[in-house]
Amino acid sequence: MAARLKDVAALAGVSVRTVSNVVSNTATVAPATRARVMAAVEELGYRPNLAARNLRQGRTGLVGVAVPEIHSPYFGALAGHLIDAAQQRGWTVLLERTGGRPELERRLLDGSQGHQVDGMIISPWSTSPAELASLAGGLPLVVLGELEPHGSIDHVALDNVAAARAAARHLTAAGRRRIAAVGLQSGLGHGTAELRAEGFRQGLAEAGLSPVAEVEVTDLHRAEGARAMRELLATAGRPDAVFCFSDELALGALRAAAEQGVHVPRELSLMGFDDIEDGRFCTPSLSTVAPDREQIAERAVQCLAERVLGRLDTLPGRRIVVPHRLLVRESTGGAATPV
Amino acid sequence: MAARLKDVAALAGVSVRTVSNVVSNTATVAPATRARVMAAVEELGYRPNLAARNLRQGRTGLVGVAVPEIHSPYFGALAGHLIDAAQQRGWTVLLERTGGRPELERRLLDGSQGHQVDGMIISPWSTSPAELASLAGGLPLVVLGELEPHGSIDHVALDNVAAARAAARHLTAAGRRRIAAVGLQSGLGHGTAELRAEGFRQGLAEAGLSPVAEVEVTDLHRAEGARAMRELLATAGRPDAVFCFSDELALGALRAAAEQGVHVPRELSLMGFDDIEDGRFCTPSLSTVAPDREQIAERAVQCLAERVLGRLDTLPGRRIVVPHRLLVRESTGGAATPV
DNA sequence: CGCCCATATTGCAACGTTGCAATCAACGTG
DNA sequence: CACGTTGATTGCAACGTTGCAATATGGGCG
Repeated sequence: MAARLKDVAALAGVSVRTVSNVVSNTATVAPATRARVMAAVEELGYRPNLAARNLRQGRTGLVGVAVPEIHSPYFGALAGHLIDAAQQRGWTVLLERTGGRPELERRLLDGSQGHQVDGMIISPWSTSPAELASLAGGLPLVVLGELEPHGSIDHVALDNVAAARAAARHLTAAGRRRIAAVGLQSGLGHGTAELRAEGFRQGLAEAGLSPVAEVEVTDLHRAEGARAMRELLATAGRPDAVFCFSDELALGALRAAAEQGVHVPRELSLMGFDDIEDGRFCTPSLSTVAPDREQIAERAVQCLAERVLGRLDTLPGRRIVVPHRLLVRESTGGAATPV
Repeated sequence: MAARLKDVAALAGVSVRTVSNVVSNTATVAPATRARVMAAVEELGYRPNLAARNLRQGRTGLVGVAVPEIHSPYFGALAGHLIDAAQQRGWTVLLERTGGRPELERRLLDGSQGHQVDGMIISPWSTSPAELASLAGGLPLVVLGELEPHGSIDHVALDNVAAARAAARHLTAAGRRRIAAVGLQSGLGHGTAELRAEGFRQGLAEAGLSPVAEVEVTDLHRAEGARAMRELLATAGRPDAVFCFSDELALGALRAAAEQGVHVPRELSLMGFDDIEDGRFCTPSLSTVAPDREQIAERAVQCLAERVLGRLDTLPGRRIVVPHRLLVRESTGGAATPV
């Protein structure tokens, strides 16, 4: 059915090896020969058999990207950028969802789940860096969203503490005094929430304030944000500003506020985190912290490439900090941005 | 480095072939032998080399899923379901984005882009069914979102005409008379928009009405919806209801309406299409047509499985219609649904 | 006790590719 | 004119797995 090197060789009147040299550019081939081979390739519609090539070379050309979920706006956008960055380097991305479940994260890393990959980019939820390192074995690994490097694993992340501090500062600078946070997650090895909480508290402390409430959530989705906001609005000492650790939480909170007739931003200032597209188009538009997703993706793939190609097993894990921006929109009293 | 069948065989004191029989369940193996082999597998941490297996069997275990974009809420959610459905059948999904670009759709299908796959599920944007068939060659193919089967390609889609008709009926039944549509796309082989427009017109006609406007868009994103709505609100004969062909368009339209101080649903009734999560949490919540995404994914993978495993090259293309539901929410005067 | 059958295990070859090293032709140089 | 050198091409083997067919083992039956 499908043409093989052998078939092309027969048609072009050269050896199999020469055809291989032409299609993979591995040796000098006389122009005339190359032309003849190319013509045969064209005529037969030859495509290299990747299974065979991979078997021979020991590399698959696949890189795994494991995120908690792909249908969430944040991870969906990030995954898109990762795919772009990988494609530029000739890799194909195998997108995996962990759903935040520890056993899935583990199975992906130890290779018992899914296909063989040359390396992996993971945004862990419930697995600690130390555990990641041991599970991955020799597999080149880049971790997103954690700050403590461990072993020979590279980390790419924001400075979550500074970012949350900036958000808190923005709220205090606008004169808010009764400020709450939504998005803490207890009992999770996942450090992001704690880092944001830490930065949040620092930012308030600078203005001589402390949080009026810190609401824990079980996930970062809208429904949890709505629940948290209802909880906050039901308490006696209602907050005048709320910082949600994700835009999705904030959108849920916004909805709950609207249901209770609480005007945002007049009565309540609201901030998110992530800069997802919905936040630009909802009413009021959502102030947020915007990570440079494109750069996260680019740097992550770059790190992975260096490890896969350079065999840097011994190089200690690097920590790469990607910049973020504070976006002030209507939900904290900013101007309507043209959409 | 990695353990091979040979290593396991040596450790267990059996032949390579027997180990293969154990790990792939291909022949009867004595319980005692099986146990010994399993122990050796465990001890060495053996994992089958998929490249070798694929080379030998001629199948890759990969199935391609090509969607215009993965970071859009609709396709993101659909992709998630497709991954689930494929995983249940032991397949790994290779997610590809076409970005709606014809040349990318083509390259994916003719195999010159990306990895080798056993089959492909594609949600085409700019390539016609006939073209798809010829490009795919012998590659088993399932097409999402088109209704005209062609060649030996299966199609899985909604009844877009009926769905749009139901949406239009809902608006006329609520007493709206000046109804516009947003989301037509001229010059695109893509049939979905035309089908929805057709259903929309039918629904209005049943009430003796015709559209007051039909606004074309260049894509289905929020920004285009906002632009279209501004355009509609600027005209003399302002509509009292708007049907957007996607929820994203509707969310942009909602934003634009809010900016212009037009109250939804009092002054303007608004409907979307797709049932993305944002529509449940925005204010007002968005009435929409909800395709059964899970079933779309399940049926698509099922069709593909039958073709890949059964070699049904000759079976003519099937047309599978998946049900949809009309969800009435606040944007057309429905009650606030608890979130 | 010998034969046959079912069950369990094995050896060989092949899937399509590329690394390695050898071969071959042609050319410029001493 | 012989020689070394470069450039072009080639044959062989191997990557790790499984299909095929053959062989060993044990048990039931005549």
